[in-house]
Amino acid sequence: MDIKSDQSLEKTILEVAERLFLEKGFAQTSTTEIAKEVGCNQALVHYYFRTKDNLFNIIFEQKFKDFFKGIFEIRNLGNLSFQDKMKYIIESHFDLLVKNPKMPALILNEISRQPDKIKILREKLHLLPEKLFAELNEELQVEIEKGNVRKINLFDLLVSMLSLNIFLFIMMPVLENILQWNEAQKEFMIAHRRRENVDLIINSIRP
Amino acid sequence: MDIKSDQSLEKTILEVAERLFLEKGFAQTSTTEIAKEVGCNQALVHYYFRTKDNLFNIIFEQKFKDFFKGIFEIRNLGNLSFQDKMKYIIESHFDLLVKNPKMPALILNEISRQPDKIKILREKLHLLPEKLFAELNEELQVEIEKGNVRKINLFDLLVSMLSLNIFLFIMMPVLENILQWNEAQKEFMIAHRRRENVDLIINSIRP
DNA sequence: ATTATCTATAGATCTATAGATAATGC
DNA sequence: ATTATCTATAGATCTATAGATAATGC
Repeated sequence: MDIKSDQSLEKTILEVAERLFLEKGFAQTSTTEIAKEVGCNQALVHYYFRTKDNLFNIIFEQKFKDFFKGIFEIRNLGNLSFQDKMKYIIESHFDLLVKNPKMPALILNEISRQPDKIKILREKLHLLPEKLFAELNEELQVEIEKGNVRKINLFDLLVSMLSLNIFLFIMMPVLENILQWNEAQKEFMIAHRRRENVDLIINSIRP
Repeated sequence: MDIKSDQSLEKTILEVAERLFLEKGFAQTSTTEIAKEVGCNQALVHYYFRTKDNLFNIIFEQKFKDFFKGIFEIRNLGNLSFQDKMKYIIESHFDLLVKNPKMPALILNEISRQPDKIKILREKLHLLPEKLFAELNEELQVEIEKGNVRKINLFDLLVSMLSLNIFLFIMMPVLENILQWNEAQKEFMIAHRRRENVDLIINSIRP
């Protein structure tokens, strides 16, 4: 009963379920627990969403789309240098993670639960970024020839970016706990690593 | 009954349990399933190990110690340059992951299951590496003053190393599935990223 | 005799549904 | 009348244990 009671229970169930699924994953969250936190009985969760699987999928697909939308919308970086484009992309990706800090863990979790589902996600994924990749790669080759950037591979660079950005958020619960950080220290570290990840990549591609 | 039957069932249970816990985590592995794969009845798992929790802890603590032992044993890098020391540490850490590719996911899983247990792990952790860190940091400061390395922070450098190395292995099931890699492609990518992670770090610290 | 292994089962979940009752919209 | 909410319960796990039986070590 922790939610304001002027909205529909259906919506409250969605909100509570989203929070619990993100916190603990699919298997560790029961419809009984969702109902308890909502303040209704467990049958109601099934009345609105039929199955736990269905409830999860509704939430997951929505979050998944939102999660990638930002990155896919990157366009028109026309007049920036290659370095500044990379900086912008790294920061955009990082900011997406700040807004959805628990999504990487949830996605990894979901993938190990239902490997087949990846094929569907995959289709949704490679719609837009291929064009961005091609453009960026073309420009990178020019910069390498000009001698402005050392000889590197764009795919490798993007894997490195993903590693640096995502791993911070996967590690965050561990760091919070092991190093006993409070909220301020956590925010400081996030802001710090945002700069650091950019610096590392940008410095590493110097000729 | 997939295991040669000339060894004790107790040992077979340990082996099967280790494999299943690493594959699917604690919650997703039942003692019923362990018994089925061993080819004995489920009561026997409890006869030897009493509780599922106990069985898991025996396996986890052993794996955990082995997992960090390698890194903690790094010593006597005396006559190498700072760059070569970093290279050696990155590669050692990477090789540890090659030998234990599923450990990062398991540790993360375990931490979210039992956050309190981290305090115990923490104690086991900061025994040895503090000395290595201090030595390396001293040397780094000298190199920075000499102008051989750009001004950076050792802690940040190590976080970057951990991110680059560990995230590859956390992502591996995803990449295998999404990009449909076979064993050879997977090994190629692992060898490739081993070099790439070193290159990225070493190139990024140039003055 | 002791240890290993099995059968059977209690007790705790958990998901999903059937069927009763309360609330709401015409 | 229809929709929302509740109670109750079936059926599927799963963990852990009690008690019977088989195997092994003196």
